Amino acid sequence: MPDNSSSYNPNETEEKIYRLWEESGFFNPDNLPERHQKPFTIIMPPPNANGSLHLGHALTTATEDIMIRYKRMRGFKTLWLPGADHAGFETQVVFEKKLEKEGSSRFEILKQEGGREKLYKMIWDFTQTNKSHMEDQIKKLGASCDWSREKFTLDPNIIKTVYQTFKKMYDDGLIYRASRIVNWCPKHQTALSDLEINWEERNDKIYYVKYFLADNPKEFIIVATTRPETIPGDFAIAVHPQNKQYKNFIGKSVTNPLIKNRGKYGDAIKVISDSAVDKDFGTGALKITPAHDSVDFEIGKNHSLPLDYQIIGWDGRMNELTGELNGLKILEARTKSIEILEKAGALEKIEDYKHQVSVCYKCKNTIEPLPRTQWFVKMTEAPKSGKLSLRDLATEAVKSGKVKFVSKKFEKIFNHWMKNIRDWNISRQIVWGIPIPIWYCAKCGQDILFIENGRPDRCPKCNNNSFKKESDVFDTWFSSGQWPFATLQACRPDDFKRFYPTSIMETGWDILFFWVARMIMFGLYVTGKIPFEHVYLHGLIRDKDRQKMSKSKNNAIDPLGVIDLYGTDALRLALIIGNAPGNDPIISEEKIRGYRNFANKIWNASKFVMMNLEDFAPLSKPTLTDGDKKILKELGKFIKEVTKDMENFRFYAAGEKIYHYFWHTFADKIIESVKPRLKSADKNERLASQYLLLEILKTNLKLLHPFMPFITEEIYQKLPIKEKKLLMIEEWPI
RNA sequence: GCGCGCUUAGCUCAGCUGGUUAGAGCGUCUCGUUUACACCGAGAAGGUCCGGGGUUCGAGUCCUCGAGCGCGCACCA
Repeated sequence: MPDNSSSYNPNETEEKIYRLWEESGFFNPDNLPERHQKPFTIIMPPPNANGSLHLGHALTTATEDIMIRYKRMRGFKTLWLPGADHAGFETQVVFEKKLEKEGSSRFEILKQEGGREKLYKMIWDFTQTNKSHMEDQIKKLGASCDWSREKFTLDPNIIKTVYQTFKKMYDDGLIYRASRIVNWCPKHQTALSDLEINWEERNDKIYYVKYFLADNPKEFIIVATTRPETIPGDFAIAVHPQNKQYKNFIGKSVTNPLIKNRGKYGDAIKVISDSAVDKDFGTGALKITPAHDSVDFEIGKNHSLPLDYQIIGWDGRMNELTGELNGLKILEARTKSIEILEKAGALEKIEDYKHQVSVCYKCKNTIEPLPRTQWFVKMTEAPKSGKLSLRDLATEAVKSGKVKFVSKKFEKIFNHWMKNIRDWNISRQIVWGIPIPIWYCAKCGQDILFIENGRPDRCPKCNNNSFKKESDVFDTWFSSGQWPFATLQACRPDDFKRFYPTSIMETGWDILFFWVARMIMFGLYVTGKIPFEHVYLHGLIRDKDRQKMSKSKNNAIDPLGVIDLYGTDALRLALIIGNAPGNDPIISEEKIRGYRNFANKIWNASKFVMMNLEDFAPLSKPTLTDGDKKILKELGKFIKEVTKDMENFRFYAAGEKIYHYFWHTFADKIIESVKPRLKSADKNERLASQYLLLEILKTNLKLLHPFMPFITEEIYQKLPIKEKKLLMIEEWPI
């Protein structure tokens, strides 16, 4: 070693080493030497281009880089394809927060002339800046990915693929447009998929409301409801067919206790019977407000009730159909409606009630179920061209073992979710995303799928030539679900053929349904092949108190901060060791510091070896003692164990074994035992011990390289070995 | 309601198909200025493997019941 400092300084070496790797060109599989033939591919989960990287990204990067570096050393043609995600809704939410801080809002900008385009451009610029920061951060983490193949989810050729898929599905009958009750977030003013809502337990009230018979106001039926403000939208009271108490009411009409004169819709609320009603819940009678509840919508459909009588606006306020409630926010309207009911003598009682309420997963505001015409994907019906539905394609692939989950528990969770899956709403009422390529005939309303530039010529139905473009964009997961084949098809001509199906999809378990499940469905549906052979799901990083790390909780460890303090290698090891796949790891600064100490140990032990190697120039292999042979034999055994762990995705175990061997066997025992021999007068004795030290050090650097790429490469480059390559492409020592 | 998982040393976790005195890191304690390293070395203490029952020659590991904790899915007003 050139310097005599007693501690390793990662900051000096990491940048230099990364440049060395990049310049070698070996991140690109096309440049790898002859021995690298069999492909090994990982498509990097593209980080959202709306912020900076957190420890979760560092974990993703470390895990995937370990796999890639290991396989590269084992002679595979390794492709690790990086990317960035425009992350539709998420990015728009982040950007809107930024606008709010600046005293503006999305709605402010959309009001302006050309506002939509202007907002899109602002978010575009925002993501491009973030994207380039993120690339630098991924490099700092040591990722040996092929930057020449990097993709962005809004690249034109990615969008092209997404449109082709949409067309295929449309023609295949998997895409339909329908009015349904959707999960509407009044703050963000967009519909959300079932996955984008959370359920929160709330302590609310349940109100028992009397509905009086129209022709006999002395008699009434009592309904328990948590949402009295929706009464103006009631069109029926449903009771179970076997309900005894209200049997005689069926077929009769009751009056709306909150509002009169609904115009053409009439004021009648009919008492109907429907088996969807739970006869043991509440009073056994359910008020039916078709436009504001999905159960009611279904019952309403079956009984031919008006489905579109919407009394709450997109902004979450009561509209003009609600009389005195008009203009009020939901909760205000609830209070007001109770006052009115009370005055009218229609309120029986109020009880405390604990229940689950759906909220927007981003802003936590209560989701408003509202009817809206949206584009959906059929999940459980087979396409015209095939036998299996998207759901069945995916579950079959998993069941048959074509797609393997590294952690079996996720396979169970996957199957359970698939069993209950419903059609997927892919329409989003936001600007940031890929536009849904549909035009509507201005005359007859026919929807026309058109994926070229420009617009359709003529309406195929009525021959009219003026159109209105669909303003909704795709759910971002509709495009990212196609990521493995979309990226490879958008690279070099042969890439798809060479690298698809990919080897492993490695990502956090929190996006198992959002992303992994969809990729399996899309992959099989579009290409006929699985998108990846293995699914490796890592856990979500927690702090010491088991809290999920987040900026808002102020408990997040900034990866760049700890890299500056302790080095990337130390961070990577801290993220990997003690972290079995699927468990949520707890990361503390102390842990990272511990592995910084290890890096220092490696540095000093290596320094010691090299200090004693200055006169090492054996003409032939020195004669080894029995003790030496035993040590080398054990080393061989150790290599086998580590390799087995690597093959079985037990990186936490492999890392720990190497740590332990290097420190407590090599440094503490072997080096110590060899010290006197290094000073021996017997030349062979000296050569033998030098040989031993160099062999073990070399081997350890190789085994450690996937985990701690920087320090191992730095030391390897200093070793007095002839024909030396980059450690990155050396052979794994087995 | 349906489903999944966890419970092993003070803390964070390993323990793969059941097999010798149950492991690691951090922390704690004692000793040590031996020139690779104090971001160190030598050594030590510390566990009824959540509880009951069962299968077995043998169980932390398999089965079963229970307790506690966590999580996912779900249109009970």
